[in-house]
Amino acid sequence: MTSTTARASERALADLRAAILDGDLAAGAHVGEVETAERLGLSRTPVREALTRLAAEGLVELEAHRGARVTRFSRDDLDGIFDVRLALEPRATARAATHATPADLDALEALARRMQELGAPGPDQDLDALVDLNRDFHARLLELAHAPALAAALANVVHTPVVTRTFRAYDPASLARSLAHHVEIVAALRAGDGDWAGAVMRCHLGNARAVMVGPR
Amino acid sequence: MTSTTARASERALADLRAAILDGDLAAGAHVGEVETAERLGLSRTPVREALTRLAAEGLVELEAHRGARVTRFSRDDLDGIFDVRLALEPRATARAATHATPADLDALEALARRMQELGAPGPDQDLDALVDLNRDFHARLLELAHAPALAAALANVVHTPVVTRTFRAYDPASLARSLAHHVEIVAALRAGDGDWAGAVMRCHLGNARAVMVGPR
DNA sequence: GCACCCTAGGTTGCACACAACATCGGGACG
DNA sequence: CGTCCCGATGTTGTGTGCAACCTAGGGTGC
Repeated sequence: MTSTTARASERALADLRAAILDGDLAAGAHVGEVETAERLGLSRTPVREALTRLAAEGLVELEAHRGARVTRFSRDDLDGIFDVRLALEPRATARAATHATPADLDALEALARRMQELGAPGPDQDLDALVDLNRDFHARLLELAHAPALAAALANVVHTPVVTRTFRAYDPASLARSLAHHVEIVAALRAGDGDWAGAVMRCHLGNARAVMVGPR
Repeated sequence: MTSTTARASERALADLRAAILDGDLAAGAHVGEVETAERLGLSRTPVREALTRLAAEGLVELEAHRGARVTRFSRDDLDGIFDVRLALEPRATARAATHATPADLDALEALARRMQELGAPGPDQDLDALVDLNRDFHARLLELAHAPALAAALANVVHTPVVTRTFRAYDPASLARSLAHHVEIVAALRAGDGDWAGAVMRCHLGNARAVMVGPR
């Protein structure tokens, strides 16, 4: 009993999403239904359903009778995504100050500190591991905001791992700043200061935008 | 040739969305696949696809083996939705100031004035007609922002007609304010003043929130 | 009288088959 | 030599059948 979710469409969805987010499916790549179905040992039906949902998320684009392609993000798209993040994530972060329990904060701090370790220059540096931890950090923060509509708005636009697919683009100074921001956010939350926490998040995103999309 | 989109799933999607938004399908109502398929003269397959997409939009909720239900919005949900709108729509409105052409503004102004006519107390008052016009006004404004990511974030959360399903909830003073806001937004855009336009949008949403969800 | 089980009905989930459409190649014509 | 037409091929779109699952109702044992 390998606790399979049993639902075939869920598996197809998870698999395709992971493949896109991990970069196994390059941007612009064609995603065939039969090909995917055979790879997963399913029929086309659940694969179709998964593709439909991914299209709604914006990860793939569907063209009639021409199939699905992994969405290609232009520089302007990235910039627009950061606009949305800047409008919503600081607000969510501020709200988290009201709802986070000490246990939540401990978990966040553990994540933030672990990321600092992994990001520190040296033999133990592991920039690839940062991607998942970063995703986790932001996801937890968003959850702590207790604002489902806000989370939904973000989720459907900002596919963090597509945006932050790698930390290799960061120069050492920017990377250090970014990881320090995480720690500072936790500190602000511990102080119960939503404004502070939100401000740090704005810095965090500004820093990231500069790295990812370049000067404005 | 009645320019039917030919695509069955598109028809199912459009029909179901309209049914939900117009209130023909009440919140919480069960949407059966066979029932819908028979009503539209289609098979279950395109209906399934339509339901999947509606679920991604948040208009219906899918439970495994239990089918689809029209999403029910709680007071807190509504409040959260207004939070998102307040974070994004003023920004979009401000951006519209940069991109709108005189022709765009003329079209917007025509809409705004028509809404004032239809909303004015008297025998010609038609509150129901306002719903579609209002949807159109906000949609055009959003389009003028030239910010696809922002529009996507909003679209997937704020189903205007679900939120603003009716203008009957407005008291006369609030209604007059709301309709005046539309006109003022156009004026601000004509002046090329994005900050002003954004501020009016904030007022507009604040007014709407007070009416729709009550005092904070 | 109450709790539990078990069967029957109806719904969704998936697989498969066929039809419609888009693309790409060769061949004929100008 | 270039252009247009047309068929071959592979893809997606839709219809249908069956299996899995959830839910409700009656019956049985306590």
